[in-house]
Amino acid sequence: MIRLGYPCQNLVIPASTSHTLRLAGVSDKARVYPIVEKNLANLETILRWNAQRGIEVFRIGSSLVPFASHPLFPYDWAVEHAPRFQRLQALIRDLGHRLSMHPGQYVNPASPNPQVVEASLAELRYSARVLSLLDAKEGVLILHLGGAYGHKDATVRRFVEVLRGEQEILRFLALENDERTWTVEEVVVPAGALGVPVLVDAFHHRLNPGRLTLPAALALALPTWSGRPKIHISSQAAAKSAGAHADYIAPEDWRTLAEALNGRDADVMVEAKEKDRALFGLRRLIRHEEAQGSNCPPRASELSSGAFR
DNA sequence: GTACGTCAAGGATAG
DNA sequence: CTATCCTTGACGTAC
Repeated sequence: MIRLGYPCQNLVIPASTSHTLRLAGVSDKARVYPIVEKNLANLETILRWNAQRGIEVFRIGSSLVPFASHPLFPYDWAVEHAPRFQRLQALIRDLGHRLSMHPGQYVNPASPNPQVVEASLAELRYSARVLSLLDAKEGVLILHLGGAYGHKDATVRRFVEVLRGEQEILRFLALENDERTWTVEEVVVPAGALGVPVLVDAFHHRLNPGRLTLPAALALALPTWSGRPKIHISSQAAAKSAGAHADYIAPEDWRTLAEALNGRDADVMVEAKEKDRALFGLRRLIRHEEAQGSNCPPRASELSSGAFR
């Protein structure tokens, strides 16, 4: 079965989990606290909305607790928002949702700059802490390898060295290929050393395949997941630089991935600018092709159980 | 009330 | 060396 998810924002209902503030104001708890409460309340709203529509996979935006990893953050957010997190934890358990977080390009554990390493670890610990507090089953903390610093072997060694022993991070961590520096084949190395799974981004792979076809990349990556594998899909925005995300998923990109998956289970994150609306678009496409009987027909067992949803 | 300039952070690359 | 791109909304000041 394929489950679809979407990242960070719901564009249909007015519930944002990304309210933030300027760094200049962060030491004022009276300002920060209500923003975090609002984000957490909106997360609950979004998850309930998702559940009503059969969406069980969602990525939480990094500014759920804005500046949580910054030294100036004024209080122990994990303790002081514990009631909210407990509510969410119960809800997520009841709904059976799978949640993820995906820190941005500033997180570079292999950086030669110790301050960047420390800030990166702080951000990763924060993200893992959120997933822990939500008791996220099969939660995933997705990370790119980051900069190559001109010497990939040494960079991979530093990356592994820095993260080895970070138990809470490693509990959720998955490593993702990117569109210009690290291929799936290269990501497999540190992932194996750390004992974490490899997340294939099909769009990044198309732009930066290295020596592997998509089926070969999946053959390497899917077995690294003990449960359901996660995969990212997106399409090229027309008339923009290579790698820019399109509003929706192009049918051809879905077909390529579906063919490569060849009936295997996966949770597919729809990385499109139109977020949840793009998810519904892809869902319609899948149902349409399912009804038509494509060149990659679903198995009979999947059809009977409402496989694609 | 709206418009729009600006915002923590890194790295790669084009110019 | 500098600007720009990834992506990115949302804040907050100026009007």
